[in-house]
Amino acid sequence: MARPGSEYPTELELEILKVLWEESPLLVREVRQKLETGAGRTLAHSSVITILNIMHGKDFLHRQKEGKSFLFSPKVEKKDVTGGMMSDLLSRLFNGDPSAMVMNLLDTSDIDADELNELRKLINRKVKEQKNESNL
Amino acid sequence: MARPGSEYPTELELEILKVLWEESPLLVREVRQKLETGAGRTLAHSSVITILNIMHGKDFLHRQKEGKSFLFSPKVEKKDVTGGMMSDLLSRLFNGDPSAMVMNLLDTSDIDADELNELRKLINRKVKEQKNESNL
DNA sequence: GCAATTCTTTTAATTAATTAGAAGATAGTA
DNA sequence: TACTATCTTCTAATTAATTAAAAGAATTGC
Repeated sequence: MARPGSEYPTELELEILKVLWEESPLLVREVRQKLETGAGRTLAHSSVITILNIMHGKDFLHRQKEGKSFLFSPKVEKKDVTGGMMSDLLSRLFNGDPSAMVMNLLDTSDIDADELNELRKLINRKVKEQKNESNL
Repeated sequence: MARPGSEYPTELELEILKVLWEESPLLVREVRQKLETGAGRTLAHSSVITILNIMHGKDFLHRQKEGKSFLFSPKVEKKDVTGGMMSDLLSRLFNGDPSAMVMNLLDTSDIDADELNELRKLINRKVKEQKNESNL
């Protein structure tokens, strides 16, 4: 046995998913262009194809022929990938305790007053939701 | 060029750091034991040594001779590693917007009423802190 | 039709991560 | 001293991730 291979996208794969979540389907050439201008990542055309095909093999992407070239589009949704990666880190760093993770963010990040108010509202809403759920 | 090598601990390295944050310094044999009972990860003795030495090379661990064996202890603090990995995911998934990350957690996780209240208190405290800072 | 352009496939090289056997060193014990 | 137990170091194998050149296939413009 050796490297297991994560169920989540790697660094570069995530970069590519971000490109395709923003706009898709795209040709290889277009993905390459966007990686360069957007993420400052200059890759050879063949490198981009290789990654895209690997991602297709992992079922991260759809692939459809368009003339002689391929069009790629995401097969996984942003919220699912985000959720998966978040819960992965949640379990690995905070033992699966989400409020511990939130506290860490509040403690270590700069969040301005407006945003704090937004969060407070969200929390209030959550509390209400929970009360409703228990009164069914 | 190829794999860059993350500045943050890998999956297994983090597991080992967790063991050593809980109790250190430890002998290889003890780390191995704790990986097995704690994380359900059974590794050969030599495998554990290899990883520990790699981590020592990455400056994640201290190493001191004790008789014929080595004692290992963390050189990096839990809060720094946690902070680093959090800000890494923060930038990669939420474009560096911490409140977006908090919102995601609130939306997708089960947090009970007591914990929500704790978070509300923390937010109130944060708001006050910010007011004080601006009134210097 | 032929050349140029543009794609994909094939091949492969490098580095990181994970795992572990085999060999070598050292210390204790009978 | 010789045997044994216990450590480390050396070596190495496997898989994932990243990157890209070279070779092949197809389409288009003269």
